[in-house]
Amino acid sequence: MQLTIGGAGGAPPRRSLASDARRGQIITAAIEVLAEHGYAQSTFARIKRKAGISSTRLISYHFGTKDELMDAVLADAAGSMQAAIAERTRSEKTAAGMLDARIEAELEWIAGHLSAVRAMYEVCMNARSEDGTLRFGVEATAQANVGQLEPILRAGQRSGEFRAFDTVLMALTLKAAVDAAIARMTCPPRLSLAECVRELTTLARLATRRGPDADRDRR
Amino acid sequence: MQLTIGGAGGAPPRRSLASDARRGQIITAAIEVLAEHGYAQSTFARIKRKAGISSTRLISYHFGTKDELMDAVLADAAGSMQAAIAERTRSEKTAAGMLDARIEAELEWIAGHLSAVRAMYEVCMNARSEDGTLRFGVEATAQANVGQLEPILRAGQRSGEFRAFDTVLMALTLKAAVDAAIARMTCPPRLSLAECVRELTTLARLATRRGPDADRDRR
Amino acid sequence: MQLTIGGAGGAPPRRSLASDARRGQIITAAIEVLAEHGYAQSTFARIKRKAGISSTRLISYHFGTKDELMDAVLADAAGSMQAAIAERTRSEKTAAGMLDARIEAELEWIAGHLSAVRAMYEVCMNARSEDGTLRFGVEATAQANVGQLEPILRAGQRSGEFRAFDTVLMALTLKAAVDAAIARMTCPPRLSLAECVRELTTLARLATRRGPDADRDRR
Amino acid sequence: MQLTIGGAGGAPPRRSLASDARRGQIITAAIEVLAEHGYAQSTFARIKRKAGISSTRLISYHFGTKDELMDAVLADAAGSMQAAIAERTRSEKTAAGMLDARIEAELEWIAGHLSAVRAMYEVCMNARSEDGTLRFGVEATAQANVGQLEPILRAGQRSGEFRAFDTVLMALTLKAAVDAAIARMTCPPRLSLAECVRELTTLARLATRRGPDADRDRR
DNA sequence: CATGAATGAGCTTTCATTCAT
DNA sequence: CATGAATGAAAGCTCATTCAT
Repeated sequence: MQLTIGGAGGAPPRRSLASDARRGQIITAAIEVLAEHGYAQSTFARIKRKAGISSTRLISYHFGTKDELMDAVLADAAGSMQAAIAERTRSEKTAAGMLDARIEAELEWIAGHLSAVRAMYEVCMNARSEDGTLRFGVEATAQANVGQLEPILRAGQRSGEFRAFDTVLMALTLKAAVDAAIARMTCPPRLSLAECVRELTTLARLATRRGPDADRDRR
Repeated sequence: MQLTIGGAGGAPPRRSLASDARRGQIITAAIEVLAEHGYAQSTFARIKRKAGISSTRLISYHFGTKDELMDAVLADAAGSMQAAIAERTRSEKTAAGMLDARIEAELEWIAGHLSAVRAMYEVCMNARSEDGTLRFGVEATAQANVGQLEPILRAGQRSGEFRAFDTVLMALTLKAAVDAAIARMTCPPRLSLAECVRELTTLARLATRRGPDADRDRR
Repeated sequence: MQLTIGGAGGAPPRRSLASDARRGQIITAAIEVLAEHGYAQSTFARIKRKAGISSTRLISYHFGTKDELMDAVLADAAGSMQAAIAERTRSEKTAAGMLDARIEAELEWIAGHLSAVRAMYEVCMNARSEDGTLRFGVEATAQANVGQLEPILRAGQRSGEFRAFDTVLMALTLKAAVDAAIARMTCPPRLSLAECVRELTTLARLATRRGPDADRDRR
Repeated sequence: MQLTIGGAGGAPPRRSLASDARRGQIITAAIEVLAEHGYAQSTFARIKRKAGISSTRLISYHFGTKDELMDAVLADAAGSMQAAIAERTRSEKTAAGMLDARIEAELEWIAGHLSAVRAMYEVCMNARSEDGTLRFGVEATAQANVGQLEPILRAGQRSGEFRAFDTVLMALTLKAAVDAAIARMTCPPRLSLAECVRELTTLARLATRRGPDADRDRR
């Protein structure tokens, strides 16, 4: 789900403070509505109500079109998540350490931003261009995820920390596992964040580390 | 994604042959439209066009409401997948064997029914009841998946084949891993079905089997 | 303004009687609204009111889009006018006779269908495709007009009835003169239809006939 | 199309230089947009873009309402045309001479200001007051045209230069003929300006002059 | 002289659905 | 089994305009 959107940045798009505040207010409302009602039902009318503003016109005034609003939602959420993860993984030196830190940081962020996660999800799975193709489709999302995780896995293989495996598939799998943990933390009987972190880091360790078992297994 | 819908069956709802043919034709068209255009854009008009019929009235005639059509689509696809998996895992006796067989069978079915997979996905993630709640939401889906996989995992733990882990989370993770493999098989550079099967069964083995590594790790 | 639309026809687009009646009712209302309020203000809401129907939805049901409605209006009016003119000019043998008959027939039709004339006008001058170009622009309209009148003029030149002149420009001019006569018949102090016919046929005769004056003039 | 608007002038409405420059810039842009996209699509947004200014607010600031902007466009274009014609016809003494000079001058101005012609056209045919009536409708336009041309025609009849005809209809016809020549000069195969002038002055001469043909014709 | 923020009204279009045969 | 006609609701979007500085 991670997108590189909003990552770097040239000149910040000069906007006034008041405008930014309004935009933030609307984005927040949009995220909640997306999480609650899904993409198709995330109408301007509903977002207006949730944001406590008087007219849907205010939304289109600040964002132009619905697509642009959704882009802004996505950029906002993805940027926030990326920042959190980057901050946590910066100090790690080994591939194994970075992998563990990523899993932990991402799980934590997810646990603390369930609505945003759901919203990003809705946008990615539903926003389409005129020609009908997904604007942030599986390919783009897969590439974004792989682009972040796979270099770490490859480095680990090079350094001898990790066994031989398909790095792309492993990246996809680990990302999917983290996402799946959401359900484990939210649907009763719930597992705590800490427990999920321990389970998943253990799983990642077993799946990636070089060891007698793995070696024998893969010949 | 597996749903118990359409699994068992009481008395078959007496329908004529011609009617069944029409229903099948429409369901097939609906699946393709869902896969191509997503839930929100899967309108009666589009399905009509894809099915090559003359009026949307024919759809509502055979299925009543749109929800019922989507239910039928889901039941059809889920039933087909369940049947394929059940047939393959029947002969396995050990938990490890069943797990491997499941992974292989599911990957194979998925690879051969990409549109149906996508369609099920769209329906589950988007179909909502009047009150706005997902009709086949994460909870239901999670339960369905867990309901099939978790007993096997628990049995493996009881029999000593598997190490100690949270069976629910592991079930979710393995299911997610299989789903993630779709991208690996479809987005270039592609991995073959056989390679994916090998990678994932290896991964599952490492993640689940009792071993010196795992033991030390978990105390 | 004459358009070849609706002229000939292959298989008539099979439509029910009730549907045709409704379409006619709506087209009539649309013509009146166009004549009264102009293209931009010819909204579905206004047409609905004029037609005495309950919902704008009925319009889009029968015509699909607004463009298609306007096309239908144009085809209807243009077809009617063409038929009237054709019926009148059929019996004429000489170019001069055909020209006079045309002018008289067109003036008569115009005088009896002022709203339709105005409506055709509005559609031709305002209906645009997505790219912004006029759907029935000056070129198309000019060609349509020229296409009907110019062959007659050329024939008259060949037969020696008419003097030498640019047939295209003459066709445009005569058409424009007829259109301009509308104002003469409707804005006080009004001229009667018969007087207009006499004035214009005289004018056309003077402008086209070979004569000592013209000959000397053009050397 | 000629309008008396902007013709005379009392005290010039004291405006600053900068303001006048801005107004001119906006009027020019509006003319181009009108010519390209038509009245209905001549929105403030489009004019803003064409003028290269930053906000539509600037337009309403300088012109108040859209109607006033359109009035200004019309006055500007019509004034320019009138000036050109007046300057050319001033030296003529006979009715016939004035008529020929008018035709030539108007054709020349038109050929050199196609966008402005189109823009005037759009405004006249589309600008409406609140009650729905055309602000510069056929009546007004007809009167304006007639008001300029008809006195000349009448003078010619009085002086014996011209035959007997309805002066109002003749004025309308000659104006319409000049307008129709636009298409002849712009739509291929094109006629040159000089050729159009010759054709139309010849036509006007034949149509208006007293002569054996005409006399016999009208008894 | 110029700009930013906000707004209400109105538009066409699309949707699933129901009432008739 | 199938079809035609009709419909209410709601959506996103664009428009000119006004209230503030």
